Amino acid sequence: MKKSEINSTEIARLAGVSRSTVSRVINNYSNVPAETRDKVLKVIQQYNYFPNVSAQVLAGKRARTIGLFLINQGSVSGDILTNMLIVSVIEHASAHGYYVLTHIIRNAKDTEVIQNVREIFFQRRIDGGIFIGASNREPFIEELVEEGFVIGIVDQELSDHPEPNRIVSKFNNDSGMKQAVAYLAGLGHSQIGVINGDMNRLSGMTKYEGFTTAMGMCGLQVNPDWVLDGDFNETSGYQAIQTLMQKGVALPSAIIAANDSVAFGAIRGLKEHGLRVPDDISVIGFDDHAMSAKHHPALTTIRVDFGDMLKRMTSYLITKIEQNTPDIKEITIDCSLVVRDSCRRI
Amino acid sequence: MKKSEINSTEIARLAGVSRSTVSRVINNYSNVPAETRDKVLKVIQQYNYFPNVSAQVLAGKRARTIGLFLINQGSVSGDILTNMLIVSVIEHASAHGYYVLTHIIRNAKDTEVIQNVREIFFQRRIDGGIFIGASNREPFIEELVEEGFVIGIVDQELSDHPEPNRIVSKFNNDSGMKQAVAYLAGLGHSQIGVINGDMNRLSGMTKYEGFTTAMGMCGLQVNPDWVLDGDFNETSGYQAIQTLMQKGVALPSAIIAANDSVAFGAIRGLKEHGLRVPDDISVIGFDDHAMSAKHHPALTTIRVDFGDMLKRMTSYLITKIEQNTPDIKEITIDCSLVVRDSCRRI
DNA sequence: CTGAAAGCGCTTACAG
DNA sequence: CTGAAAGCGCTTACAG
Repeated sequence: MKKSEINSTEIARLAGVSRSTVSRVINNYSNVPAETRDKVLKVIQQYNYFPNVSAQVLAGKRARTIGLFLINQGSVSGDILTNMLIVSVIEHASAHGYYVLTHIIRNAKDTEVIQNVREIFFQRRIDGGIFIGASNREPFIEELVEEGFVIGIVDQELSDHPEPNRIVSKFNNDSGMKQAVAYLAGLGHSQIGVINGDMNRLSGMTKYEGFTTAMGMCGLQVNPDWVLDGDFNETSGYQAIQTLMQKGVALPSAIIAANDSVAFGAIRGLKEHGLRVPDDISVIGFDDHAMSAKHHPALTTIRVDFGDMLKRMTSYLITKIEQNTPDIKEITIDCSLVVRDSCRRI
Repeated sequence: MKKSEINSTEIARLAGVSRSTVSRVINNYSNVPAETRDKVLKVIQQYNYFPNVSAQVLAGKRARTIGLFLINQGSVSGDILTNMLIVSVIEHASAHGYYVLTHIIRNAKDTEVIQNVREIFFQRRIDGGIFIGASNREPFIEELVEEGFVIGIVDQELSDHPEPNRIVSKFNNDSGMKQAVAYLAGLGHSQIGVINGDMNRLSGMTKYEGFTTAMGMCGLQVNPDWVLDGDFNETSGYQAIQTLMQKGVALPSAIIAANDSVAFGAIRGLKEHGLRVPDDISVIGFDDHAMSAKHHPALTTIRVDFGDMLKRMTSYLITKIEQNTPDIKEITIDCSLVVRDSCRRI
């Protein structure tokens, strides 16, 4: 048995009906009598026939494929979180009968790379796409939205004039930062530093803003010496500590990192300088990365449910593709403190 | 500017040529004068035109998409290795101008799941597919090979009668096990146990066979009490230790685990029983998982280059798709010992 | 060098 | 309830 080249004409002939009827059976038209349907179905199964998807799409059906675009400058392959995101989208799309074309964008500024992404949409390979890791209001994504494609963007918020083909999701970083600061304040910390994420991304900005707001609400001063740059990667946490040490200033008693990877890097840096966590300095992360519980010390962090976010994002995207509803979709997910061993009372 | 509905007829009209010529330009036919080409290209760019991929495929072009099928009973989302595999395939496919449709198979025995996989091929969504994690000679994959689809299978070997549309890859587990046993023997171990992987998979079988062979070559006895069942997952390593302890027999001085996840589980189990690694018992893994260097103790293991394997698999697959060469492709990759801290001299 | 035309395998008004 | 026919947007022999 070789690659079956069977098509609807053949099925029609074998079942003694017209191609129209075969198509009606495949597409579950109601006006096909059970008897005819069964007859056709039997032939379809017997000959292992599946309609050619290109022909279906060309004739007006959907591709039933969504694009998943991961934007990341280098850490894509090493991150367990990335894997969770991919798997989450694939499995939820699959549950809706959709397939996922995953694409990795190493450099969102490279015009060739951008052109390639646009091609995927314009070629009609996909019915819509989800972007993860993009800078806030990334221009090429904005263009795709303007073109009318159905686009889901993680870590983004709606503008004043939201388009119905844009779906957006974010975490309540404000709430997360408030919890982190409140917890540290409760432990007696007043000298709290922060290692920021990528400030071009919404979560980078909102986490920092949340931090300053929360500090204010707890009546604490933000010491500029303790506000350190970072980019959400482990290395940047390590670097931030190097920078802090080189300043030769007094150290904070606690540090909040923009995410757990940054926290890992920071702890590594602190250890190298002979500082113990949490004995000498407390560290709190953000995300509750899969590694955080296994880390030494186990990392206190703000848990965030990426799986749930992507699940909802995927569902909304597919609903939007299929029904093209005019309603505006914005997903906001709360986050919550997980206390482990990386902070101490002073 | 809304979703551009421009097509080749429109481009032809705007450029003052026929659709044939537009198509020739797009497909780089040599018989188009530079002047005509430039004229057409200009219009194409100006109007942001990309040919509809469904129409192209229907007219005989390739979909330029490969399927990536991950078979796994539960550990897909939690494994950093899985992510590396996915990313490796995507990036190498991308380098060849191909896209990747990733699909997760939780249960390879579920007929509905299998039907869904077959559909992906028969619908002509993909030009070929790569399977990772399949049982040896998984029937539904064998069928797809018989149907003539271009299929790459990881952790599999060629049969006596190899089909030209089958590409197969494996690690030299024999060599790996020899290195592991030789290293332990060199440290003075003679009482060596093993925790097996999934014996339905080729690597499960060959690792165990390699172990017994290597033991024989070092003049060591395989003690059946120390041959433990596992399935490549962390939990199975933990369980194996429970089982071993319940036997109430003498313990081996060293254990070789079918992979690093199993080793992690085993070490966790040993710790719970108050045994220290490597002080009380040595453990050696297989794979050099991304976590192994960071583990406590840092895991001595057999390194295996999955990235290289998938890169080559992806390249071969695409070459095979494009040229349909009759040559047989089998990839075998060697592996090598990485000494860290989980084994001690006795 | 280039255009007209057939054909890829479907779906879906249209007509009966 | 069902078939004949048009049409989706391309590619590619074919003819000139």
